[in-house]
Amino acid sequence: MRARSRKGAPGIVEVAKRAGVSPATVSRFFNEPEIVKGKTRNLIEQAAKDLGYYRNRIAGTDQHGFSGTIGLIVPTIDNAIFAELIQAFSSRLLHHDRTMLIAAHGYNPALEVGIVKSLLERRIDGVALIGFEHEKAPLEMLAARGVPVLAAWNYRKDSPIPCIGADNYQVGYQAADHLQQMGHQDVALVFPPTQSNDRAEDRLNGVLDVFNKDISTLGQNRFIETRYDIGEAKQAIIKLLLEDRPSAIICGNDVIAQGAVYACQSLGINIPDDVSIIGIGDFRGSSHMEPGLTTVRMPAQRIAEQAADLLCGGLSVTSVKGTTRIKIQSELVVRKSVKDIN
Amino acid sequence: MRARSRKGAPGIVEVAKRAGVSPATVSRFFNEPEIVKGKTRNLIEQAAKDLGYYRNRIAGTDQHGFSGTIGLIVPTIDNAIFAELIQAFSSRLLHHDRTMLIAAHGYNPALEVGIVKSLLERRIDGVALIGFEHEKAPLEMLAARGVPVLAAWNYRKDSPIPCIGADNYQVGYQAADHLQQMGHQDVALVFPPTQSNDRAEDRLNGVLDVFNKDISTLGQNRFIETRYDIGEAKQAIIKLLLEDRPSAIICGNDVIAQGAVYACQSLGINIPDDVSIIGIGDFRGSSHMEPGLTTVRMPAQRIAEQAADLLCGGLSVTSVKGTTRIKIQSELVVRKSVKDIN
DNA sequence: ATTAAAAATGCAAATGTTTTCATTTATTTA
DNA sequence: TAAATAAATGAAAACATTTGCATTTTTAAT
Repeated sequence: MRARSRKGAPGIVEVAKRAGVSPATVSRFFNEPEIVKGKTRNLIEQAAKDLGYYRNRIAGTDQHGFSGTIGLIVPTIDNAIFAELIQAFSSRLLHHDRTMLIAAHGYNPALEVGIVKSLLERRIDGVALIGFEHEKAPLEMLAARGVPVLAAWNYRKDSPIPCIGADNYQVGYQAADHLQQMGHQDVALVFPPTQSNDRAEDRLNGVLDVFNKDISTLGQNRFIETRYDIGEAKQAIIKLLLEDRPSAIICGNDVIAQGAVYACQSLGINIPDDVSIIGIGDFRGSSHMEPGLTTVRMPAQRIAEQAADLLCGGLSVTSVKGTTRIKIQSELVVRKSVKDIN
Repeated sequence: MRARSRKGAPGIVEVAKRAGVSPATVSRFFNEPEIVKGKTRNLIEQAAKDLGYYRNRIAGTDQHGFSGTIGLIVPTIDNAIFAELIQAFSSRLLHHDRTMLIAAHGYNPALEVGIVKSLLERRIDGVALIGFEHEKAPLEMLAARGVPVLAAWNYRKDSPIPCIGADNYQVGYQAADHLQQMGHQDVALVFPPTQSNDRAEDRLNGVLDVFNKDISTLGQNRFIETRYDIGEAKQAIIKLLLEDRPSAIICGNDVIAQGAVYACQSLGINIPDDVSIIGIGDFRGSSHMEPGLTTVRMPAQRIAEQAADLLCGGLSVTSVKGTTRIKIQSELVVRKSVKDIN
């Protein structure tokens, strides 16, 4: 049995005793200060300070049903993709006086149910997850408990659950459209597997629509699948470049684009003179690369902050109709990695 | 007042009733299954499943004093530096059936006290933080509550609190030593401010000792301060390269090194022929850069996992003597960014 | 100054567990 | 097979809060 060290810590009743008021009043002081009289307020404040009292936010949770904790489930933390989102979400939550419980499933949907269970056991007040493709089980568990769920990062007008994010179809469209404007016809697509990645899927569709192509009509070397991993992308793109160099490469996100840039550098191929590259995301660092990466900016911070606000503001429980859906505008940022060949 | 949606969720007593046993037994079933008889075990398991019961892990927290939650406080999430650590820590915690409460203070120590308070209010069982330099207040708050604290990432044999990490002095030494072995005498140091960054401070000292230099004897262009930011580092290093190019650059960590690489590329300076670069950290991506970055590997994953194990295993309460201190070995990984000029 | 209304506070019940101690049931030993 | 021991379970108290309702105090209205 473990040491039970923080026993004997002063509680609300000790504070009450010292302040000469009832515990109920102390409780009210911390939850709705404006409802207790100025004078008693001071008394309690002083007593709390004297005793070194910290609120116990998890004690009465059962009673009122809120723990002040919000969950965030992401595919991965260890990757530039969601870093900005996580950071912003966490710090915004702090403003709302909530804390964040975070977990990553490493693109393995099967892990998600375990994570959700663990969060539910901690009585989270709400949870944000990435995208729409999830196993049925965790979603049902959440729904059964009436825990508000919010899909962050992607937007679809007919999303099955409330969502906030960029319209990834449009994001893909923007990127491809730019390439087309610049006169590129022979472009290679490098994307991650889209089975359980709706963001990538939507982007891909946007891209395909610009070029009016179907995935099956794309040649072997014009559609390449690789995970969001710099090394893997680099290898795949080296191979592409060696076999059949396109005029431009459009990457599923900026980490793939980074791999593409490294691939070119390792082969001595000049960007953008020999080949143009466009990314998606505008991650930290993309602007400083050489050459500066042309990409479509996903406003991670805005998404994260609004997501936090929504979840803290007691997002209404999901119902098929009347679901909250917020679209955040993405933005093409042109730097130096795409050449105008008109 | 918010909807109190998850009211009426089945509790331990409903499960008990349905299984025809007492609540106490159900409680035992979940906490020490081996102590309840096989037959009743099945009964309870079935009842729980039927009712869709989830444990309520925060209910009795006050009573036994453990919440099953561990805190992690990092300077920043949105940066390659700690991404691997966070990920590994979180997933290891999951194995221990704990969850992680994480917060970032953005290198602003003043924020740390607010964060610690918030964690304390949630009755965390322990907390990991980065490095040794912290304000007195949060450390005292933690100590007063008897919450185990662990400094991860850096190791010092005389650390004020329990620690686990690489010996950053040695890390710096390794990097500089390699440069020296390769015949570099004229090297520039590019480091972040070391005031409240013990990791950087220790590395810097290791480097200085190799070259037997004092910081004051280093010329204006042989010691440069820049934050851990690719863009800022890139700018600073471009300036350096233009004014007075050294034979090699040793960077405070890999993000600075990345900035250095980009700086060279933007100037058309060849690595390693014109200038050698060595980083510290071996972050995700460092191996795939062009040229592959020579660096000193910090085993983030090992550190994180052991940290999690320690904290879950009920790290003994801090006492000045007999404090746990674990050193994780770093490792020089030589790739292509340093030239042998012997 | 009285009365009426509003604001502030207290009392006690309720929350969902865990835990101690007592009791019952099962197992081992002689 | 009886007694002794060990294992499994139950009853009820405890935990630190919040909250509905009742009561007291303050303020406003006449």
